Amino acid sequence: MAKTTIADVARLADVSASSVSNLLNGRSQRMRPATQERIQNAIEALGFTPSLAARQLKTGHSPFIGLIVPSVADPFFGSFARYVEEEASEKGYQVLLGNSDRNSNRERKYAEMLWGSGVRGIIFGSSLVKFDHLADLYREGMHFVSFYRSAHSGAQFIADSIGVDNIQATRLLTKHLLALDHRRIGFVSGPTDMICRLDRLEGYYKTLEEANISIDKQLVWEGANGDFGSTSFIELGRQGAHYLLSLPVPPTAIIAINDMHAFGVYAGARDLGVKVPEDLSVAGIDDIMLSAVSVTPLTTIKQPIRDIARLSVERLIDRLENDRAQEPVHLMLPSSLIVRESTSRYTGRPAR
Amino acid sequence: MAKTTIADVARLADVSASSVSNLLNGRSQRMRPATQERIQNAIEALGFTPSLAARQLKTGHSPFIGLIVPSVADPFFGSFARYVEEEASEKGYQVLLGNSDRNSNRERKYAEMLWGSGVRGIIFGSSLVKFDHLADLYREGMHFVSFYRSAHSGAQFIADSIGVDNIQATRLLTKHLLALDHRRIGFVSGPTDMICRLDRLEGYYKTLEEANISIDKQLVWEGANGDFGSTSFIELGRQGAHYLLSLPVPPTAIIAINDMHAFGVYAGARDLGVKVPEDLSVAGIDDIMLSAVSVTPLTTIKQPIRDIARLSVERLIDRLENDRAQEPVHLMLPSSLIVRESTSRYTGRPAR
DNA sequence: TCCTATTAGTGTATCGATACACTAAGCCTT
DNA sequence: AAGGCTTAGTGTATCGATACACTAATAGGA
Repeated sequence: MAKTTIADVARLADVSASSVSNLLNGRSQRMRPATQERIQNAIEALGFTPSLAARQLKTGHSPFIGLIVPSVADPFFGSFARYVEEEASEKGYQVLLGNSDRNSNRERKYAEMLWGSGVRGIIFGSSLVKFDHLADLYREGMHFVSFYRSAHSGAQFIADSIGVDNIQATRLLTKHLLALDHRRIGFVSGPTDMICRLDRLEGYYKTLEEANISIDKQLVWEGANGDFGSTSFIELGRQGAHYLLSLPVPPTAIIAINDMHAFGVYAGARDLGVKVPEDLSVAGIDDIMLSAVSVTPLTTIKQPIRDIARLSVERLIDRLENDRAQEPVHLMLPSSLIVRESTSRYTGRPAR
Repeated sequence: MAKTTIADVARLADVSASSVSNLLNGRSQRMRPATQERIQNAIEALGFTPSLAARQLKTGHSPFIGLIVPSVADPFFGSFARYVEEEASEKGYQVLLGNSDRNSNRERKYAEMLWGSGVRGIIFGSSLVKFDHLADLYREGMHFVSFYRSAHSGAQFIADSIGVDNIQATRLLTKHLLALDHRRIGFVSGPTDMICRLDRLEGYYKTLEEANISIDKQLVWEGANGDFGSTSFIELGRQGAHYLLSLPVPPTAIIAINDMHAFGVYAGARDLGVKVPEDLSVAGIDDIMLSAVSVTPLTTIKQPIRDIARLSVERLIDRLENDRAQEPVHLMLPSSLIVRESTSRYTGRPAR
């Protein structure tokens, strides 16, 4: 309960706090092995872990990095977050997570909170076209790395970026579809101001031009304006498919800005009785795990995950801020059966 | 660059640091509105944000909570993480993320790191049967909340838990399948020692017993032992389906321990030419977003997301630890086209 | 007018680790 | 034996915000 400090260790090992600190920070050249061992033993005996707050206060830096993604609920960013965390952890850093919903105000708010927490570096899982809302922090000394190129003319500063060539990505897809003789190729994305969307759209346009196919702007669905952040990619893809497939001359193939949009296009096509791939070819970008498997809408049990998350946080904060003398709480929320198409009546036919 | 401190604000507002602190912490009853305003203005003029390190050092607590999930790359835990972060953020807490791969050593290591960072509360996205590896930290004062019940006889301590009734969940599914006249119902899970798995299995067993169906242990696939953590749920589901569908008398329906496993069962069935739902009914638990949509294996562009994550972290840490005088780096990694079944040759048939 | 209460703040020690300048002791060299 | 060098540490101020005890100034009451 009472945390052990460097002074406790020093006392037990009969050295000064400075020496403990020196050992802790690898400045042990000037120290007899016997002393080192005494200190080491004392540390273990007391189960001492240095206070990062004190260390940070003195040194000015923390072992945290920020990670801001649109939403970690999106499988693509979930995977990204996982790998970032894994790498960071190996290098001794811990990851502070933030979901921005691609909203620049939220990005900024997060970045400022992180700055106040002593974080001096942030990885962005996606890049808004403009980074200017972060320029102040950049000037103060914050470091940024972004997924995808964040350079644009007139930017106040340029952050590091790492990603794939998005123009190339849609070029590959468009060529693939052209090679399959498709000539009316639609494009579905959300209404975003992400760099990657612009590049992907550009790759699509350029490749069509090179193939001497006139561009029909009708075939590009960019979503309705408004609260994009809270609409899921699947829903956007579905809306896009509804729109494109209802055109007088609908496309025979659709490129979705990413796999989640593509799944939404599936759903939209399904709604209208359009079969993939017989009647409509669909392609995405990302290769998230589920893209590799075939999925019939699944009969399942829905867990009230959002409520569980909320209650967990409330519970924890209550514990943190109040006494722990309370009895442990065990909540059971109702789950519900959702019957979809993956289950059907037994017909007597064997599975194999 | 040079951070502004509470003293700078105090100087500008011509008050003492104590007064600034008092305002900051809502102890402003005893303060003239005019003074409050002067301080407020000074704070804004200087763009002051209090150092959390200093605050934490003094108060002893940090505005961080830990979140440890098996893998945030799993869509279910991704969603969970998103909601946890959202809730926490609203309440002024930031979330430190850790992926445990269900390994108790990693859980412990994370929890200790978090303790050292001043974190006093952790939410677990899933519960190992035993929490004993965390008992030391619990004794020191760490708080735990876990998804699903974590109580078990002989546990050294009992944490709060929040989740659904897992026995009830599989009971619903089993009853659903029984109502569809299935009598050979398989069960697929990974080889884990999670509480939720035991409960789910129990619900399945009990419901079968109540229906007077003798239990065939062959129909329960619990995976091979070994490095479970690194095998994806989809892969486990696939292996389970291969095994169950190769039995002399295969099941006509399969309950998967969660939706990702269910998608793996789809893939396994597909491998063997078994059609869902005609030849095999499949049901899962969780209702992740993709469960609602129909998915033919998707032609897509694969992004080297893991490399990108790694390089991003390396880049950021390099920036943090070395000078920022270096030029910005913009890396472009190759992406690759993966042709699956969602695209096909144009036949002249209109989409609608 | 004197005494007490209230208002509106202030002064200072403190949290725990670290950086840096310092020193005591031993050894070597001339 | 004196001086210098090396080894093996130590002492102390410091990072920035906060808690708590303190006070100066004014107001109110008898």
